[in-house]
Amino acid sequence: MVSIKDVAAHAGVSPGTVSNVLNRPGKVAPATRERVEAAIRELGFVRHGSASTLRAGHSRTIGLSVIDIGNPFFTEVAAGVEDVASELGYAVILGNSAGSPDKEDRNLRVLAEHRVRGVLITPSGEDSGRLDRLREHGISVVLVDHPAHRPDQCAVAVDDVAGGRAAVAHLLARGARSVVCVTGPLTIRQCVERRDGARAALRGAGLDPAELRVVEAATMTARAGEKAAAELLAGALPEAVFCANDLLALGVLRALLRAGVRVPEDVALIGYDDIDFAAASTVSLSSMRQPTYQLGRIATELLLDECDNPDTHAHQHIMFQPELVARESTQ
Amino acid sequence: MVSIKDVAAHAGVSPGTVSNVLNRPGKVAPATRERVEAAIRELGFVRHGSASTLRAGHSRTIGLSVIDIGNPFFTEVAAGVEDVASELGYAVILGNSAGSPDKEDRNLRVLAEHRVRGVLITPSGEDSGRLDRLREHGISVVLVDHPAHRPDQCAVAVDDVAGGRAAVAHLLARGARSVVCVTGPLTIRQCVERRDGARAALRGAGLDPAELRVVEAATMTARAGEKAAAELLAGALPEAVFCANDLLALGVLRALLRAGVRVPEDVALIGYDDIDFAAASTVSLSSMRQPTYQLGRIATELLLDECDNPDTHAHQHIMFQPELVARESTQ
DNA sequence: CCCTGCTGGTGAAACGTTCTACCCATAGGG
DNA sequence: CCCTATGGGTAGAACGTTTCACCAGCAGGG
Repeated sequence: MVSIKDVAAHAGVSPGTVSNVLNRPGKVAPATRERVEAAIRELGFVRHGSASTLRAGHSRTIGLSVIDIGNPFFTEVAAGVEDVASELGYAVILGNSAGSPDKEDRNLRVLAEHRVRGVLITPSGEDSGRLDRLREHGISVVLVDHPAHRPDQCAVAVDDVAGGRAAVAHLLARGARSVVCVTGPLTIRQCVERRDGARAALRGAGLDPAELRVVEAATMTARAGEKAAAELLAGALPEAVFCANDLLALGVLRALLRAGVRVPEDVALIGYDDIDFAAASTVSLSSMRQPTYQLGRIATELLLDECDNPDTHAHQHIMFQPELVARESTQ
Repeated sequence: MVSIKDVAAHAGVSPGTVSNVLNRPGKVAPATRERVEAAIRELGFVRHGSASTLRAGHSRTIGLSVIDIGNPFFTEVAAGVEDVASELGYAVILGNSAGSPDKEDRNLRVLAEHRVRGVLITPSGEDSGRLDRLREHGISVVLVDHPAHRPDQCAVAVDDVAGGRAAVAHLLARGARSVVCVTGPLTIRQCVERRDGARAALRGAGLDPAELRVVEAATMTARAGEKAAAELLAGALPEAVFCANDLLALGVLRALLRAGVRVPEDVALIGYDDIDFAAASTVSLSSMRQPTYQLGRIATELLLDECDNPDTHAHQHIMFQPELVARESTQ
């Protein structure tokens, strides 16, 4: 394994100079720089990141912790994160919490051990304690798709209450009177707020929000959506269904169609996130669009700005508004 | 920032003992272990991964480099990887090459600098030189969804020629005589082999393989599929279309339906990968199913076995067979 | 009572960088 | 001609672990 010392010896300079060539090439005379660079190439030297992290006290790595990497919503967020990070020379360590606080904890511990520069996280619960602990260890945290826990922190979110309200308002405007909300675990903030938005829409239409039937699925996947639909099919069908995300909605859709229920004639259906596949499904799916890729990009830009310019950095709380996309499933 | 020394002082032992508590708890007397663990909790100590990597010479981290993290095929592979890795206490650094060899190179360099224990990669090209260079640096490499470059290397793959052959044989058995193959970049091995399989199927049916019209899309996404379909719609329509993956197929499907072409009555359509959304699309999509999650799991198990038991490890070349899933799009 | 072996523990030397203090020319200002 | 500044370089001390050699005590065998 070739180290900076070998390079130094080979180029006839001191290790310090090699380090300068690597980190501050301007500070070293062109001729010597040439020689060092040649030595690096000839010896196939590659810098030992851990050594440099150890000495420098910080690494060029950030962590990304999401709830479900199988959900296209999060992959698109991750794509935005990755693009910005790699533009600025940062590596990304990905953690998938799969909705389990335990797993999230383990992932955060790994990130802390790696002394990542910062962490982007869509928290799966409301416990901000461990995030505060990260900050105490000098690791910046930016919340993604989640409002800020505290003022001295950046966060990029989308207004989920407004989204839920708009979705259900759309169903009501279409004439539906009985609405079911198929949600994911109510430990997830997004689910709670979208449901609350749905209730607000009922209230807005002069209906009793308590009338909203809520079916809570164990996960936010298509399979869980199918199960939830089975529960609906067991009783009297509602006129409309609002799902907390598109995966659930696609599962509900599949189960309804298989049972001979027509969408939207018998039951109208709307999802949330507007993932690519929503437009391509059997009956194309109405949904609430979010600036997903931008969410990832902007969060990463904020995080890296906070890391690289700690003095000039101003914390920001950004809140996007979702947008209704009406398709066949609510025609 | 609290270090192992602070813990040692607080517990009244030497740093070496703390290290033993961390890494070989059996070697230290229960009473002292208790004391050290208490100190760790009280001080909120978290081990500095870089320091331990530096000293130990290797880290508990692996790299995963995929071609397109936006493709559900790769997310499912990643899920398999992540599950095994986290079971065994490894972290995963994710790299998305987005089909660009440059980006792949940059990602591999980052992984090399991090001194990852090993790398799982679905190579985007056929150049194995940089992978060999990784091995020279003591980083094990396991190929995912790609046959081995060399005997002293593990690889987990799926028989793409057989898959292409089965897919097109299915189209032919259904009565189609003119078949178009919509493929991704022919720099990607999977695309080449699936096309070759398609040709083999034509040969097998007594047709001229040169008759297979091949449309090469720039990327393997739904959008690229739509573009490719536009090209098809400009001329005489074939009786059947075979797409190199489901994203392309979903794009082709969308464009055909929008143009008023009936699927499968006018044109039969089959994709590849059998991602979840294939079954849920407008016209449910026939596809070739692969053991995607298993691909990730097994590759990771092989890699970590190679890392943790280098002496007993036996290199394996695993080749799965894909399975035809016939749905509406080829009824 | 000496020797041997075991258990539980210590001290200090690495690992490969980065960074600070320092050095030596040479150049220019007064 | 001295004094200071500057550019380009060096030496060596960190950074926080792990590991290896070593040691102290103690038990048991001869």
